[in-house]
Amino acid sequence: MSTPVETVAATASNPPHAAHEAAFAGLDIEQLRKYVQVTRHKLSAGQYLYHAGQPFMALYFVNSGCLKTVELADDGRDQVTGFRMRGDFLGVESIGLKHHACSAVALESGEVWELPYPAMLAACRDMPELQARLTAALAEEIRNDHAWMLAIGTLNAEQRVASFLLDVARRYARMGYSARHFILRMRRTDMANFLALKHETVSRVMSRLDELRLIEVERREVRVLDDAGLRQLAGVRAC
Amino acid sequence: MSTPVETVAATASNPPHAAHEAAFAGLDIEQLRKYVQVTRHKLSAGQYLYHAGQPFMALYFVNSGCLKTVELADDGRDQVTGFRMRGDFLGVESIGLKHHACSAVALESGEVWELPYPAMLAACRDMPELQARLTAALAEEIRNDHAWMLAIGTLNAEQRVASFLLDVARRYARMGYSARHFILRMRRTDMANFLALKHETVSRVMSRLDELRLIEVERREVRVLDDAGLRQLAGVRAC
DNA sequence: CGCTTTCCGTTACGCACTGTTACAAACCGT
DNA sequence: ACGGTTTGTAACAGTGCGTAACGGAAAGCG
Repeated sequence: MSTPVETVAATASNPPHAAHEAAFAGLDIEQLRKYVQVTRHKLSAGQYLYHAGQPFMALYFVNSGCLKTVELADDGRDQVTGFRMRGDFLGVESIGLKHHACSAVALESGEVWELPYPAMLAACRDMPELQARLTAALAEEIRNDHAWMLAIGTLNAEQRVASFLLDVARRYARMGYSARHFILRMRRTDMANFLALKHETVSRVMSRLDELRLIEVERREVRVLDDAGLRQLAGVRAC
Repeated sequence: MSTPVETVAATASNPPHAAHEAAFAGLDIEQLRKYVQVTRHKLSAGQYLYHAGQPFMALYFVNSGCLKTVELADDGRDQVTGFRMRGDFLGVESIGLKHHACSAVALESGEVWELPYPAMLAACRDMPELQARLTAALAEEIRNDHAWMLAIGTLNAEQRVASFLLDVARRYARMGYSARHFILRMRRTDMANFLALKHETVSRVMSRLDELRLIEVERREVRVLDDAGLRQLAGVRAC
């Protein structure tokens, strides 16, 4: 598996797959438009797409940029539950609820497509493949969460960070970017929170992975030097 | 909020809600039978309902008993991702896959209903409320996982155990059992694994909660002495 | 544009909490 | 009654946390 064109994802404003806009995660976006009023939203870094507690009205589809979803407790504790990029759905976790269960925040400028949920439900009746795609997205989200539960429950700090970097690399590769050289879109604090660590620990570990010559780090810029070594450390056999 | 009939769930073979069998999680089970061939399966403690890697053929609905779902890595690491009881779905995490993503193991004797997935899909076309119920189950699973992440990521051992006990109590209450006095269905090891702790730590913490007179523990039997205190410790404002 | 302020990432150090190891007791099924 | 499993307790060790301090980048402001 080699990526045909490997460009460093340095700017969010220049996605390599802009020509794919007509393909909506394997669905015919034009057909979908007959049922669903799709609204585009430009987002800038730090901007909330939706807040926890706000009425749940629509799902969102990430066209470009990167967002984090944050679960928050009533006593102030918060937990980053995931990072969403081009091709990911947002808001599925709130299906069946009146109000959003978590918040979604843009980490950089980007664009999302708003898909009003009632219209989506209606469209599902006439487009069985949309129904299947939505259900699959939900199930995949569950599997993703379980994979991270496994990681957080069984791996130490180094292994968690290594796994995270490999996951980011894999996702960039899938989008056509380089899996060897990329820019992290989130702060150390967000990474740490997601991995159930402290940001100092993440910093320490990243520096250590650099010392070990598995990666090269300079702030948010990461270069993978020893992919196999990184996988071995992460406790992964294959990918 | 007081539960009308509070019985200690001492035996799995005598569920208090046996009369509810016709109500399928809010759906008409008789109508469902027109579309789906429902097969009953008796399970005994330790028995696998399905193994990770086995072909995914059906969803399951827990009628009685308690099961755990276990995610396992190819290198032997494993993670308990949840405990399912009466009224819960099993197998939803494998929707969209050819093979099961995790294993399901009975913790005690009980009964589950097998719902062949292809038939369920077909039934969804004619029963919108079934579709809604299934989607809601998926979304709820995601929210459950996120709640777990929040707990593991932000709480210490004592708070995690307290939260777990409160969650168990809440679920028993919903089923009509006592929330003040119950029998845990899982071993310390399973609890610990689920909470990303070691079983010795769980033991220590349970003993400490007993010392603090928040609960009374004797092996798997738990009596909640100070519900408010337990909630305060867990860092929960309300429930 | 240059200045200030704030935010972010890194590193050091001591320590608390949890993991580790070991062993004993209680429990369970046969 | 017996052997294996599960649970409880204790002593010790180590990972990751808390605090703090610093440098540099980014952002805000005049």
